[in-house]
Amino acid sequence: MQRTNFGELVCSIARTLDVIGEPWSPLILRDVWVGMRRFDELQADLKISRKVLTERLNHLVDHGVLERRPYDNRPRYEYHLTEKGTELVDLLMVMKGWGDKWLAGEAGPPVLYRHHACGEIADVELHCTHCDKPMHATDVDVLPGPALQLLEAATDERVEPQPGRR
Amino acid sequence: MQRTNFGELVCSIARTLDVIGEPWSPLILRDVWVGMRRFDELQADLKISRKVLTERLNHLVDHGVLERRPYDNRPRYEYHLTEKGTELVDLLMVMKGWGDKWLAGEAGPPVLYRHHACGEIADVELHCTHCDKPMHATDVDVLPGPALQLLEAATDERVEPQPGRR
DNA sequence: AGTTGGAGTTCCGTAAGGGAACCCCAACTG
DNA sequence: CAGTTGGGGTTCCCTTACGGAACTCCAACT
Repeated sequence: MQRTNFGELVCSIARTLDVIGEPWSPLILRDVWVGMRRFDELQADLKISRKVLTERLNHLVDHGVLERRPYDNRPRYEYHLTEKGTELVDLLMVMKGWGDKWLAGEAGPPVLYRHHACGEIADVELHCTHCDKPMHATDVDVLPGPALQLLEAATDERVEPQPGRR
Repeated sequence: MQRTNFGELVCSIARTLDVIGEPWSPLILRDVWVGMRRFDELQADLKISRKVLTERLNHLVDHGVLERRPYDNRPRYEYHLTEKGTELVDLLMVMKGWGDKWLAGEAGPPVLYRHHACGEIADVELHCTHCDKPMHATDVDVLPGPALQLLEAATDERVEPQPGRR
């Protein structure tokens, strides 16, 4: 087996990593989010190898996170976030918060978010979609969901036929 | 320059990636979070190369995300999340939500979260730390923060000495 | 006709991941 | 007390992927 394919694991984290887990992908997303849309612009900002930038952009376009839009009648393209990609930015915002808290040091945060709804500088916090209260790692039980239950049922069937095993 | 070091960029996203951006790291974190603590257990679950697992565990320990605890009087260790690591799990929870929504397909989510506070199956959503309303990619302006302002001031000083440039 | 500029491609050298075998050492086992 | 077991790594080799720099393509200026 060559380099592992996270996309095939039955795990939403692994599948998400399959889309943006490769080196540079989150930073490309960040740049596109804040308005850098063109190949050379991205390349100059990130100082990424052009080869890898090409690969990453294609990958992100293939997965529906970015969309390629012509911006001229000659073959020139801009990259824009799709809805799927825009929702991925949630992830970046959480990374930003964690990095600010644990890694920024004396100098403080490199960037700030101003929330349109209240006009204040703020960060994101995770809340429960059901009761709206904060919801973090230690506030939940992790239970098998439908996809895992299906898998387990399939496994049981294959195990059933040989009883007498204890 | 060899492989790029994200940690040196003035960007909390890049710095966070420096800690958990390498392949496998988020999945290792996930496993430790749900209670897998030992080398062989992680290796068997992830089918990761032992070499890389060693490297990743050391990296995560070095960065204070995991802590290595002896669990026997012979040299045996378990890996536990630190507070810093526990807060990183926020990221995994957001990934899980995105993966569930955009990649899970027919079979539905592999796992579910039950929120202790309300007892219900739920997911996370991002809210503003200031006004508590939802806060996503399109709800904010991104502004330069203290660390970037420092950088800009330093750059200006270096540019000032040659006026006449317009 | 010649240059420019955006958007890639190609090529090469090095570094990182995969796999499997090997090692160390404290505790059991007979 | 020699031999086995098992957790937790190391070592080695091979292949793939990244970094960097040069090259290509092609539509528009000049």
